[in-house]
Amino acid sequence: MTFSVAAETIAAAPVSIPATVAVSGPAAATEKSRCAGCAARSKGLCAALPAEELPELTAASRTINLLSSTPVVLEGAEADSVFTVVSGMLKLYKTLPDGRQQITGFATAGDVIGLAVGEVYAYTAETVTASTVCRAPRTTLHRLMERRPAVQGRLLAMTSVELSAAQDQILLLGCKTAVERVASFLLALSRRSRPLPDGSPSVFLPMPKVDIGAYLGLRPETLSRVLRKLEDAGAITRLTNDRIRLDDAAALEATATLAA
Amino acid sequence: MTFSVAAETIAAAPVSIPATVAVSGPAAATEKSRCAGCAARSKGLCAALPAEELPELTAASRTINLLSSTPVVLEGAEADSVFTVVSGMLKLYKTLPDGRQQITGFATAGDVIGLAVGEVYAYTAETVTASTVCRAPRTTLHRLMERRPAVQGRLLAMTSVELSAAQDQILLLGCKTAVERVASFLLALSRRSRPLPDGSPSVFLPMPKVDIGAYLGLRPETLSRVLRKLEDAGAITRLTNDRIRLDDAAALEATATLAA
DNA sequence: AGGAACCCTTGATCCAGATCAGGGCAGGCA
DNA sequence: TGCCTGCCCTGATCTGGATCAAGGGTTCCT
Repeated sequence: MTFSVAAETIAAAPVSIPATVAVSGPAAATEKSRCAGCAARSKGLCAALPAEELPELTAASRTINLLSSTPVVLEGAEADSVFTVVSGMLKLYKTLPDGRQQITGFATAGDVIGLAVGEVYAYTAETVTASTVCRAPRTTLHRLMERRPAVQGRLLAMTSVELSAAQDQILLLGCKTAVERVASFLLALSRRSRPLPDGSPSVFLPMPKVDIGAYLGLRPETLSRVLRKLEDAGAITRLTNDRIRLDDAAALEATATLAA
Repeated sequence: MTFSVAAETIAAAPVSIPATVAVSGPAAATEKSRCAGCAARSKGLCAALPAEELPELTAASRTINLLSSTPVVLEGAEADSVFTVVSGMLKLYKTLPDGRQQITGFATAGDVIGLAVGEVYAYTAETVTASTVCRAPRTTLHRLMERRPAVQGRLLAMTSVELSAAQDQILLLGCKTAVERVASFLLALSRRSRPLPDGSPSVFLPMPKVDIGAYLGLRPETLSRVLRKLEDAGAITRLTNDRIRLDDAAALEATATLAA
C-alpha cells in the first residue's frame, strides 16, 4: 500500500501509521492557485515554473501534512507520484533483506522525493519531524517537462547536485574514519544552516542518533563516543540533544580531511 | 594543466604522461562527418542527436586515442570540456589530501565523463586500458541542449541512472561485508557483459586488484582472500588474472544480499 | 503519580578487515 | 640472458569500530 491511499482516506488509515493531520487538494482549494502562496514556491522544481503554469499544478497536486515517523514512499512500490518537501525533514533509506538500513540522505524544504528511473521507487522516504509535502502525479511532471524545457533543466541541475553529493558520500563511506565522517557531516550541515545569534555556526539534528549513524555508516554508540571526543577537544558544544554549536570549525575542517 | 593541452600538442607532452597515440580533429576530418561512423554514435548522449546535428559536433569535437594509465580530467581543474568514451575503460576517482583514493566508478563505451556542477571537475578520470575518447567543449554541449530538448532529456536520464547507481554503492559501502561487496560487484558486472561461449556468465576485470578494492572500500589483500573463498566455495573460477567465470550465480545472489 | 517505551551514553569485549611482511610470477628492458 | 619492476597471493598480527551489556533521562500514556 502506498501512503497516498492513507492520505486520501484518513479514517481508513491503519493505526500503525500515524494519522495525517490535514489534507488540502482540489476540494479544499477554493482560491485560484494554492501553489502561488506555497512556502516552496521559490524552491526546487517549482522555482522553474512560470506563474501561468500554477493553476494546473494546483489542480493536479495535493498538500499533505504528516506527523513524524510517517512513510511517504516505499522502496519497491509503484512510482506513480512525485513529492516536493514544503517543510520539515525526511530521511531516505534503502533496506537489505535482513533489515540493515542505509540512509542515503535527508530531505528538507524544496527537495524533490520519489523520482524513479524505473517503475518503482528506489528507496523509502519517511518523515523525521512533522512535515508538509506536496504530491503530484508523475504524469503531471512529465507533461510540465515536455512543455517547459526550463523545468527539465532545473531537474537536471538538481539531479546533478544530488549525484555530486552522493559521490562525496561514497568517498566518506569508502575512505574516511569515524571522526572524519562526523566532522565532515557537521561541517556540511553547518554550511546549510544559519549561525547562532552570537555568530558561531551550529547545526540542528532533529533525527535520532541511530539515523545519523545509519547515514554515516556508524553505530550510534560510535557516534556518541566521537561526539564526546570532539566536545572534549573543544571543537563542538552540545547545547541540547538536537543542537550542536561548532566552536572550532577550523579544527573540524582539519579532521574532516576534505577532498582536494 | 589539463589533459587537453597534452592531447593537442603531442610533442610537448611531458614524458611522465604516456603519449597520446593519435588525434583526429578538424584538421584530420576530411570526411563530411566523422561522428556518423563513430562506434559510440548509438550510445550515450550521441544517441539523442539527429543526423543533421552531426556535422557541427564533428567540427567541434576531437577523437583522442590514449594509452593506459593516462589522466583525462583532473579533480579540481577547470571543467571546460566533456568527454564521451568511445572504447576502452577508465576509472573515476576522488582523492583525499593524504592520498587515500576512492574510485567512484568505471566508465566504458558511451559513458560521458567530465560533467561538472560547478566550474571544476569533481573527480579525476584516468584510463585503465588503452582507450579512445571524444572531447567536446562544454559550450557545445550547452548549445546542443538548448536547441534539442531530447539531448537534455537523455542527459537527465543518464544522470538519474548514475545517481541510482551511486546510491546502490552507498548502500554497499555503508552496510555490506567484504564478501557481500565482492559478490554484488561480480553480479553487477556480469549483467553488463555477455556470457562465455558455453553460456556461463563471466566478468572481465582489466583493472588492477587495488583499483577494484578502491571501488569496493577494501584493501587488495582482502579482495584476494574473498575471491579465494568464493572460488573454494565453487561459486566462481578464476580463468585468467582478468577474467572470472561465475559458476553459481544463485549462490552469489544469496551472498550479495541484494536490496529488496 | 506510575510506568512503559525510547533515546542516549558509557564501559567491556570481540572480530572483520587493515596492516605488516614475505615470496612468486610475468612482462619489459638492458 | 638476466635483472628489475609491478602485480598478486598468502600468512601473521593489529586495531577501529561493532557488539554486548547496563544505567539514566525524557516523553507520553494511563
